[in-house]
Amino acid sequence: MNSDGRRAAPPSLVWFRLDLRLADHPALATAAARGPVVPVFIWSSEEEGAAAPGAASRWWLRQSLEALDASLRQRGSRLIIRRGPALAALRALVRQTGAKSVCWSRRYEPSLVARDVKVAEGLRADGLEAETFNSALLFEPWEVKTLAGGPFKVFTPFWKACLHRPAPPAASAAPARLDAPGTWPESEPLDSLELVAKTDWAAGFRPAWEPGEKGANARLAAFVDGGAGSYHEARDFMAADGVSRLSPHLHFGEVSPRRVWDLVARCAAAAPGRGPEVYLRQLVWREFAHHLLHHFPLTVAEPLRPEFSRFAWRRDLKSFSAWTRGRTGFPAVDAGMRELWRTGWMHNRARMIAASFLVKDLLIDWRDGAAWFWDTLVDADQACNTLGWQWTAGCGADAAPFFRVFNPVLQGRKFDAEGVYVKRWIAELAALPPAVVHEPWTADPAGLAAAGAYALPLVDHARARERALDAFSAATSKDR
DNA sequence: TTTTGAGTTGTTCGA
DNA sequence: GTCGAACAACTCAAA
Repeated sequence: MNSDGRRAAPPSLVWFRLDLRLADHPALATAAARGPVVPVFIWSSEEEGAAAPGAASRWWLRQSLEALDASLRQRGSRLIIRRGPALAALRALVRQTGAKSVCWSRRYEPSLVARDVKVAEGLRADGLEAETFNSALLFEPWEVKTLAGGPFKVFTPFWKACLHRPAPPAASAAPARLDAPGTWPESEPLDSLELVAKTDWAAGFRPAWEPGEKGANARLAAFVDGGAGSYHEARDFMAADGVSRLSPHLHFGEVSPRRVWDLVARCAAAAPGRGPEVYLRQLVWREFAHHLLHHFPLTVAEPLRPEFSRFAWRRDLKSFSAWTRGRTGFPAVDAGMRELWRTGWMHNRARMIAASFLVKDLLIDWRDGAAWFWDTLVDADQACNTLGWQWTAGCGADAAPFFRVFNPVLQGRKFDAEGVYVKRWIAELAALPPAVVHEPWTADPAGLAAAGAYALPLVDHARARERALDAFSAATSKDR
């Protein structure tokens, strides 16, 4: 109730989640059109289960919430922060503000879908309106269907089906201003959520990233102006600036996929070439990951292909630990893992090399790799992480042919010919010539001495490859 | 129902 | 050095 006694529209709560932006935000736009808005973020990692953010994601979240609050304040509003459980927090806010409706963007992680259904039911039982919107995807995961009406398990037909769907609505602008409620409810201080580790592990993140909507738009603009046209050629070279680096911004919803699609497609229309289209396919891979997660929610923890559930993964804590620290002795693997640790992100080519090494060369369970990525990637996303690791392990959709085992030396030579990338992240290799930088154990004595602090290879790749081929053919053969 | 062509990202070997 | 074929058999999606 407003203190001045005027008959004002009751406020609406807008529950912010992975949609930390103001532009192209249907839940916010809907609420803002009705009257006063109370934007709220609820920290509730206990009830989010496997979808609760890892350490790197929490660092990002901390920065992004701060940025969201700042841009809300520019529009006469602010971000209210509360602790979960979500339903209790929303009910308390409803009591304190007199809100009559709650709007939010849908999330798709299996552990959250069930929770969110209960939240909506609870609010409606209280006589409130609870409205949910799609702000994270181009298409809802259940909208894209095969002719038989089922889910896709292969990317290319999924891509074609997406292209034949009606285009999603164009991205909309941020509301120019937001009406404030009569009085603001209390907010927890952002610092009290303790999202950032006490030790400054993330020192290397700051120069690499600008979390928040402004940073997302800057990154998108830079990509559209610079890299999109040559994306198809440059994206595989790990030392180059050839990829968009939009993944964390997309994960946290700081920019909408529709806006990314619009701008890249416009760029394709203005200067036709393979680059933009190849990038748009990547954007649809993100959709495909959510499609699979929706239809096969158990794949978070179980292989999509059931024959893999009996696979005898090796338990090898020492090797796993060496992998996490970037000390496997294979520079193409270790550079990626060190880039991850320092910046919270890894080039996609390096992700494939590092993941293949863990799963194929070390025969360590893909779920252990996924858990490490979950904790250390700023773009950690349950749908994409699950798809990526199952793809690498060959147990998911679009399974890799059994013989596709990445050779870390060849991959290094091919996609980092001069060794610029490995030297950037592995100081011990600085003095080695390109000819041996991806296999330092073959360097001459002087080179070996220079690289002395670097690790020896954990495995002989040729032998490890044979071992992997045997193990995978044993697991997938029908007759047993 | 059956058939057919295809399936993100690789490696190796031999010509 | 470059190039094409071979590397299992299977599953998916559509005709």
